[in-house]
Amino acid sequence: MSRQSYHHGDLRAALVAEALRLLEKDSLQALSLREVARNVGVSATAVYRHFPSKDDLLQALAEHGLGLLDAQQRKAGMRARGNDAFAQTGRAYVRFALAHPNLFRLIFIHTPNMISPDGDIPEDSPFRFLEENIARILGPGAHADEIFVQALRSWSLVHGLAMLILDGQVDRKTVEGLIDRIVVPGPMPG
Amino acid sequence: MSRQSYHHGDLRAALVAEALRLLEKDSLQALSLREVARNVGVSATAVYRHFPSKDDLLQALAEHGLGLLDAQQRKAGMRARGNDAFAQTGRAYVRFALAHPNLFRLIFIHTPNMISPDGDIPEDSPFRFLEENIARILGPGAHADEIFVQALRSWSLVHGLAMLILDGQVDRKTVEGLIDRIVVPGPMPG
DNA sequence: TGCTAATGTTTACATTGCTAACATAAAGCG
DNA sequence: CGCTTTATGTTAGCAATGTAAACATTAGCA
Repeated sequence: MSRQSYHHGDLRAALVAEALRLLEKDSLQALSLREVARNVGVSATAVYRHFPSKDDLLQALAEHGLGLLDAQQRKAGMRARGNDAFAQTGRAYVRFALAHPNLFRLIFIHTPNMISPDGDIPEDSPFRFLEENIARILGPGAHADEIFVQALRSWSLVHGLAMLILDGQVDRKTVEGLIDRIVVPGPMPG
Repeated sequence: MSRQSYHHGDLRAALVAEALRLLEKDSLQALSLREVARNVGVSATAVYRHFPSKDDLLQALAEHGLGLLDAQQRKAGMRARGNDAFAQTGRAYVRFALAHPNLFRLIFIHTPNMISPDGDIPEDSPFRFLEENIARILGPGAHADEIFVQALRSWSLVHGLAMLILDGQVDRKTVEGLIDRIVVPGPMPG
């Protein structure tokens, strides 16, 4: 399809791409349907042919982001063996959050996953990947229950750290050098 | 001051109270200046006599919330001794998040604390309280650096868990029974 | 070729945060 | 007391947003 034609060709993909681009520069609250449409060169309401509401566009972005995060964690895990590989995936999680703060936030606002010990977990989900890693570390004798708890604790740790940094609760520059010591626990009080 | 008078009496406090009330029912994004004003029975622009912008109102709410959180954590810490007291504060943190999800979120969006190992930390801040507890547990020989890392790790753990539950990433009912096992770490892989 | 469904456009509306101009009441002062 | 100043309200209006309704254009298939 040529430019300037009435029909766009692949508007849906263009909208997602432009929205992702905007998210790299500005916050989620600043992301407006109308601006996305404007930048793509289409009327505001054209968006509604591809997404029933703004929320559905955001959900598409979230899914895209979740795939990116999962890919980067798996890649990071490849670069080492055993426990160190596991730590690498944790670092990758935090690094992704710092590299794409708005997309990272979006993922968790617009992806109801509802993970539970006995529920189905999507194939390409970070939590699935995490549980597989924990299971390998704990060995074949580990109860599913124990795996779940350990996995959720690890997830909470990196997720909390990422969030606290993104929200400006801890000084980013300071903490960046400490990520390893925080993510890879030594002896723990309590 | 009687009702129906031109001047309200204590509009600022009334606005904060109504906004807090709305936050218990609806999300932060759904909170509008105009609705707060409407419910208080005052014109929308009256708000601007007390808060330069919506963001400043939100900041006032965040400060209120932070005080509440701090108080509940300290109270929880009183109910036990030693390591168990510490665990209680962690539980209180998560419980607060679950009890006041929108206020909890607001706190971290609108409170730039910028905590660092050598920076000043406000007196009534949860992190200050946390560091004091960690310092007590680690004993007098502990380096400030080590205290900071342990404190930040603990904070990340409870904060991440709270956030993951609030964002619907893990099934709430399931996890509520596991909070203790997650917050109080046993032996850890990695 | 012509019909139909898919895809865009223009208009319009209610809601929002916020500014500017004006109104009222409270506080201070002679 | 009366008068002025200042704090605190109000009304009107603006630009931006998400979205619904009605209309326009084109693609794809009979």
